[in-house]
Amino acid sequence: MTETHTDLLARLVKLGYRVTPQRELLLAVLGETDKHLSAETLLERVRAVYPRVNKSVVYRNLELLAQLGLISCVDFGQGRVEYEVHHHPHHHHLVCRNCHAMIEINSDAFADIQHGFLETYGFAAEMDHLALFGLCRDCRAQMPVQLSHHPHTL
Amino acid sequence: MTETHTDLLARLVKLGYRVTPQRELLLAVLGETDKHLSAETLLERVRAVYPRVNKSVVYRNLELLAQLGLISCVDFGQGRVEYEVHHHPHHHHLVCRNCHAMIEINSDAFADIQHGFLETYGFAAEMDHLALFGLCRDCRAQMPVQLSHHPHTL
DNA sequence: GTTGTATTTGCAACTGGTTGCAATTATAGC
DNA sequence: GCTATAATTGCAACCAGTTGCAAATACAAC
Repeated sequence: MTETHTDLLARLVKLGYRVTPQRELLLAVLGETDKHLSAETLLERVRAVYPRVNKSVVYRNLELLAQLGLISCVDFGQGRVEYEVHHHPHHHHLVCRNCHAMIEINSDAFADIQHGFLETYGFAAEMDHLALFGLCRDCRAQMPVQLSHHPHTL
Repeated sequence: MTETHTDLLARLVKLGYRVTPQRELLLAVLGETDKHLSAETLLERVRAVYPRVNKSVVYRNLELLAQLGLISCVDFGQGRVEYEVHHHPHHHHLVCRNCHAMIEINSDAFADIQHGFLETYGFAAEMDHLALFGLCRDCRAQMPVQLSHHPHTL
């Protein structure tokens, strides 16, 4: 149930924002794929079509679109934030710290916990799109010793 | 069961790293408080004692110490990463998106999920120190309408 | 206490992202 | 189709954090 390009623009208008060529282009680029894209990649792709687009515009619009819920962003830690058109149902990612493999899991896993927080603390946790780090099966198997040794002496 | 300054230095040596004045100072500053501190604040405090310490040294050592598990870092999203001496037991944070209130929760809440991931996907999730965003009880109550309107027209 | 050397530091240049502000432009009203 | 104007863009300066490299230094061996 991904929204079409036109749908997204219509929502933008309905919320009182203007439809500029830059925003259209940005949403078009995001709509082209169902993968996560970094701000940098997005800037690159936008500029491939229309090179004069300023980087601050891309950054500002990504922030805006995310805030409005037109796109979602996942924080993969270590300064990597990626964006995508809001797909449903929500999903989370298990990211391998070692090989960067990504396992998508649906958000049901967290439903209980989320409910628990609401009951116990009155806290409504937004668990739209989490990235959890760790080690995948393969890397756990491969990893002979923990990296508790000096990298230089390894 | 927070480790003492000397303990931490000893662990550093045992792992094959050198004890430099810069590292000692950094760990001392971290040990002074049980709050989370940003890299920038840490740099400031370190420099308050010994102004010649270079920022890249602070950043590099924070990364190292975190990797070695001597300190822990929480990613509060939006580019805010904070560090603290590794306290036990592990805890997580529920961070209010609106008023930035922070509720500390212990990690037991996630034990089941963590176990589930291991069973289902063979994935060993590191859930040391998570920050989950959302709205706290008070802000949920206060918040009359969602911010779906244009900020300029509000 | 010296010496040797690999680690660590300081530096300076760089990167990704942000901000304030003036110029441009989408859109509403006529 | 004009006009007015508030939203949006482009720009240039800036900021936090990173990187490569040469100089300094912790520490091990003697």
